[in-house]
Amino acid sequence: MATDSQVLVRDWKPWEPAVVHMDAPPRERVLAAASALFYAQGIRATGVDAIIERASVAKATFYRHFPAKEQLVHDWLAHDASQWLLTAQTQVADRSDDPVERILLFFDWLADWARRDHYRGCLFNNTALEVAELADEARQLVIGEQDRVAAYMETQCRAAGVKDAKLVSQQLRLLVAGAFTLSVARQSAEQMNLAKAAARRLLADALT
Amino acid sequence: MATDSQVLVRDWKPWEPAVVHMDAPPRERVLAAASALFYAQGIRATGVDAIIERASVAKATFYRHFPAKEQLVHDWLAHDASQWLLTAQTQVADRSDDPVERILLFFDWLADWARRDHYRGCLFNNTALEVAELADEARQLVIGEQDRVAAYMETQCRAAGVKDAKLVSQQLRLLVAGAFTLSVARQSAEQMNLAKAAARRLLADALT
DNA sequence: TTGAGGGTAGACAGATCAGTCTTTCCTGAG
DNA sequence: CTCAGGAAAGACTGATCTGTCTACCCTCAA
Repeated sequence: MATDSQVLVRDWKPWEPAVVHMDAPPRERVLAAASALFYAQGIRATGVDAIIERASVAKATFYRHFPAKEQLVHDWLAHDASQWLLTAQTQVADRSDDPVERILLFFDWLADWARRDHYRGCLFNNTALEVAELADEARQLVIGEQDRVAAYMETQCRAAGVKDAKLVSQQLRLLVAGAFTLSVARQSAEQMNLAKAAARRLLADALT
Repeated sequence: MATDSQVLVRDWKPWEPAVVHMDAPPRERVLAAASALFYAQGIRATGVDAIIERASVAKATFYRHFPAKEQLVHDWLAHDASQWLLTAQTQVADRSDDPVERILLFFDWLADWARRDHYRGCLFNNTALEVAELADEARQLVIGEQDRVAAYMETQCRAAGVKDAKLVSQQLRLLVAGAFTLSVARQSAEQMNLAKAAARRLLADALT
């Protein structure tokens, strides 16, 4: 199962909305449908009716697995957590062993994503920005995702021998988040390349 | 009138939701009410009924001035455009004449903002991230606002003698956007200070 | 065979939403 | 004074939303 999920992670891309396999159990069909709709339209804009229709699930079944829509949002965040990040890490690691180069390739990977149609940025940050009254547990999942990005950067920084790896990795995360945000309205990969250039400067600085 | 608006700008702070003056004309009351509610709750979460109640305006009056809610969103973005940015620029300019120091003070100003209760980040980016089907004109207003931040940074960079002022200012904007985004879920000013440190590094680099 | 449990299909309730319309009031121009 | 028009108050429509409930089907285990 560990290897299976590895294979899946290697192939999964965030711009290909999760396919809803009709033979999968209802709960997973709901999560897959919600994942696609929440990301594409936002949470408030996605009705339960649309989810159950896409999942081919009866309403009673939906509410048997998720006592309320809020629970689905929570489980979705927990379920999709780091899917994109694991994919990015895996694909970047396939292309280079050098930690600095991996960080730069990470921004290239984001640029590939941002170039796609219907690019909508980071689903975690979007959720925190959209839902003002987000439950504390869900907010912690968002923060956890942000921290996972920083942790990845920190791992690479340490491998590269960066001094102040903690500080630099948090600054790299700022660039990632900023590029995520700006790219949505602009619908281009330009900001990812700018972030990459800024990351290169910060890394060069921290390596001398 | 120019001086009046100057005075207003100097005093206005984004964490103090626009007061709805009951003697103001209905259209302005609606815009002030919408400004507070849209920012605090998001656009989809704010109903027309809530807006007209806060604005003390009749429903027919609302629809006389705004043929649809979408028009109100557009006029709100156009109306509030750069209010916070003008305020920040003015208050930063009051504290220092040095362009580099102004950029750093700009991040301090953002940190003051982020420390407030109910901090919700940048209303322009939030709108673009929340409303997936945002009208093109409104999307242009968001992009225009993003560009105004970069333009401010570029002005300061040029005054400081930064080489590649255009590039550096866009990277500074990335830090601003990233700090805006990350700060919402985390509800702290930490990211603003990290962005400030990163900005200091990028500027030091570009000045040697 | 029987019965429990999970599934489907869809009606239904109650709330809320955007937007229309009617009625009444008030003010300011002629 | 008159009357046109902006505004207030609120009923109303039709759509949509979350969540409940009923009725029926199927499967699997006792």
